[in-house]
Amino acid sequence: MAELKPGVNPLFLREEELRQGIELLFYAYRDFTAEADAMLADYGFGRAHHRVIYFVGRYPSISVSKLLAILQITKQSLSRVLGQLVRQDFIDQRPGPNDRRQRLLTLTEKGRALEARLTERQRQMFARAYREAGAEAVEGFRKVMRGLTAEEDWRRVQGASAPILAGRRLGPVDS
Amino acid sequence: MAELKPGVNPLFLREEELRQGIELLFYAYRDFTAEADAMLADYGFGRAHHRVIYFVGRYPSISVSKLLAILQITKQSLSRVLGQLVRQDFIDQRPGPNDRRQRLLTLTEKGRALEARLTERQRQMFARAYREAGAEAVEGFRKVMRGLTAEEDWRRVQGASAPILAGRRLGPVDS
DNA sequence: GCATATATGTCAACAAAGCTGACCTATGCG
DNA sequence: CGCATAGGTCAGCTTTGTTGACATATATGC
Repeated sequence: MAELKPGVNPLFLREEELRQGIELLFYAYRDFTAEADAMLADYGFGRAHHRVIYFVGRYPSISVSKLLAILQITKQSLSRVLGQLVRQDFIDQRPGPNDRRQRLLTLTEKGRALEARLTERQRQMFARAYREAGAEAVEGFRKVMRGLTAEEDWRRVQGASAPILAGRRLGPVDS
Repeated sequence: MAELKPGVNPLFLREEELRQGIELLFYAYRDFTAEADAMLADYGFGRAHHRVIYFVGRYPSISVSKLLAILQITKQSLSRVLGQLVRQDFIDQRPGPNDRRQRLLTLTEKGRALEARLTERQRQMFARAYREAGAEAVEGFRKVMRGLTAEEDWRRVQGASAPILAGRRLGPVDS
């Protein structure tokens, strides 16, 4: 008789827990991008432009191929948005000092201003979430996110060091 | 002299920490969706179809307007993919028992099979990340994600109870 | 019972951002 | 010299979002 109403089914809980993770990722990403999208529309830009601006800001003097490796889109797709950003003077291109085939990308003053505006709100969202959750929860968040992220990407995130604030990068962009 | 090399700049760390959060969300979402996208291509479906299948599976007998509230797209956008799924017998429509204007949506057997295939890999990804991170980290992850998620969506995630496994929902779908 | 609101569907046109395939230039390197 | 690599470009297609206009069936309040 006692078997008829077992307290908790661990398999059931597990399934539920995993589904909640999936959904939280969906909702968080959906809301996280929505506000910046609205700002971008004022410039005639879209989410793709934001990603380019963000990562060029993050890794000044990044090469096109490294940017492609981060975004994981084709160069034709990148070309469309990158071309607009360069022509409208948000991003500056210059030949690589060692390998002159490269076109190293850096934000212009105008680009940095837009990047700051766009990312500010997203930083605020994380700042609030981190503050409300507490330092220990943030550590847990990072641990879980690490498991969800390809090792290569995790290393890149770890290796980078706020170039926009510091004025220069401290670690290699690598792979 | 000691002031020239201060150990750690708390503002700098904070900026870096927040940027890492932003990037982890980007990378995780990018990789999380990539595999299911590839499977969907076999059916001639895209990510939008997956989202519909997922949430109809999650909330059997969901109304069209509630699905729209979750996805936050226009009914014209939903109509395109939902129509395909209904015509190809992945989703079943039936009038609401109380309000006959409604078209309540439920997965067919075929739909459940596809949903299981698609979501299985994503569950595995979370299962691995949770296992590697540990129970405490998972709690932290959920706390941070809660801060990134609109209150309404958080409540919906909390309220739901694995209908696919249990065969029926235990909580209201509500708003 | 009539008027209005709501749930849903549909047509048309458009835009953003991916994709493939083909081809080109400039430069590096053995 | 010859091949590989970094990058760009043209053309065409797909998915998935948008707006706007309009149609139908049903619910609901007075």
